[in-house]
Amino acid sequence: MSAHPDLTRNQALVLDRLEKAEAPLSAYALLDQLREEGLRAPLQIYRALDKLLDIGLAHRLESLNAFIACARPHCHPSGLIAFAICERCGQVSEFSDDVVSDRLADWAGREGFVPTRTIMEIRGECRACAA
Amino acid sequence: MSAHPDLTRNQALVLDRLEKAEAPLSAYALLDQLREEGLRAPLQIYRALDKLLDIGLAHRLESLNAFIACARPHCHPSGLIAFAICERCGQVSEFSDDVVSDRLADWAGREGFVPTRTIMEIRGECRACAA
DNA sequence: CAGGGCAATGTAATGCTATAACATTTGCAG
DNA sequence: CTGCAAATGTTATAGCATTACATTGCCCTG
Repeated sequence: MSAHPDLTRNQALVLDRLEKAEAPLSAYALLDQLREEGLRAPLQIYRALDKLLDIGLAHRLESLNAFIACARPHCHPSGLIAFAICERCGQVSEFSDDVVSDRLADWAGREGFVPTRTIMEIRGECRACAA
Repeated sequence: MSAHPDLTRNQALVLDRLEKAEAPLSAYALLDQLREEGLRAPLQIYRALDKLLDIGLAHRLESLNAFIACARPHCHPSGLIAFAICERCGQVSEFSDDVVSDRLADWAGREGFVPTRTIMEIRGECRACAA
């Protein structure tokens, strides 16, 4: 089902759907897709998602209340990830930028703010859709 | 009630509560506070919030599903605003950084992505709470 | 001053997102 | 085998947001 053998059945089912999706999926959209697999309750989805987020195989898009599979599940040491979300086609691009991370870290340092998690989401239109 | 004479009653009530709050307020928290002023339905709050967001007097924190008054309502030409959210005391600091904006604009330019709105939220602990 | 147009308002109902609480099962290390 | 930790299953509930429709107030124009 997926190249991640440590996952439980529910986790693998959820990840599989996220990987096959062309746009972010909400927890309830996942649930609808997975009813035929026997899943019945939102909590089953949320628990699987929590785990996938923990281990970096999925991301949550805060401005969409939706989830995607990590674009590069094998090299996810990086700190800050930014998401560019096309509001027309739903496609999401992941990228990171050390200059941005450094700049934010500098600001935090000066303020004495201790960051635990940074959200960065750019909404707009991708090249194809903007054309 | 507030130094923004163009606002309607509902808008002014909502802004007033946001300005007096020490932490972000959800739409329903606002509604609870404003029942004594005669407001009864979530939509009354959401409509006022929409307007306040439009004209830049309030901000929405996506990762919290909550709202704050703009920290500097008089100089809000700036592009990108970042929020540092203390998860312990709820305090939110607003700041912006041209280097970060430029960097994101560069990335967008290279990708052909046309941004309409950028969300940037840093969760963590403020200086006082981290001590 | 009448009437048209527009933004804001009021109200009810509904839909989507997320978690609490509790019982049970599974997998694995000792 | 036993006992613990993690995952699961289920029901109910809490929290966030919007749709639809009727009404009101106000400004502008004729």
